[in-house]
Amino acid sequence: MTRFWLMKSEPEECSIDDALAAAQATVPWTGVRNHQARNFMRDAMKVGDGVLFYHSSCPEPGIVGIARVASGTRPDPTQFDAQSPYFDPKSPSGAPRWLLLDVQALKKTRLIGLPELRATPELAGMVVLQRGNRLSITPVSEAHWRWITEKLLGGQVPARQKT
DNA sequence: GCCAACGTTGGC
DNA sequence: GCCAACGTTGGC
Repeated sequence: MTRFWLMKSEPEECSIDDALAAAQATVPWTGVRNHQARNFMRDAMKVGDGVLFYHSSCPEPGIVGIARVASGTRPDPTQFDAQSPYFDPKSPSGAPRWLLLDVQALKKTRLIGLPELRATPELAGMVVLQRGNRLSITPVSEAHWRWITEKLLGGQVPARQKT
């Protein structure tokens, strides 16, 4: 069963353009340091799942593109890199605490900003819109996925690409 | 820069 | 195990 997700990225770190410019448009999703988000990656996200690519902590936060989950999880190397802002000295090298997976950008879309998301009755209940939400990865219902991809792409989700 | 929300830490 | 203090996220 295909599932759907929203993944936040700070565009100064990895924007939708950066992701599309990467080799095979695939980027390792480094820096998840929240157990719930990590558990989504580890336990629920599967290759091929749909991803709404979201820009956060920027002038115009919102959905900016469509992507897909492109790999299973593996240890996030930045947790062991003392030079990285994501360094976690408490993570034992023998039992890495933090994981990442690869995300493949499929298409840049027009921005659907937070105000538009909030103003859209069909999208009421999206986890990312909930008060106080800080999770960087949130599940998206099939109905919300359909509505958004229909709006952005006329329902033509880009075909799965080879990795 | 502010601050609400919320997760984590650490003393007890 | 409780909970106050503290740090981080992320919109504004």
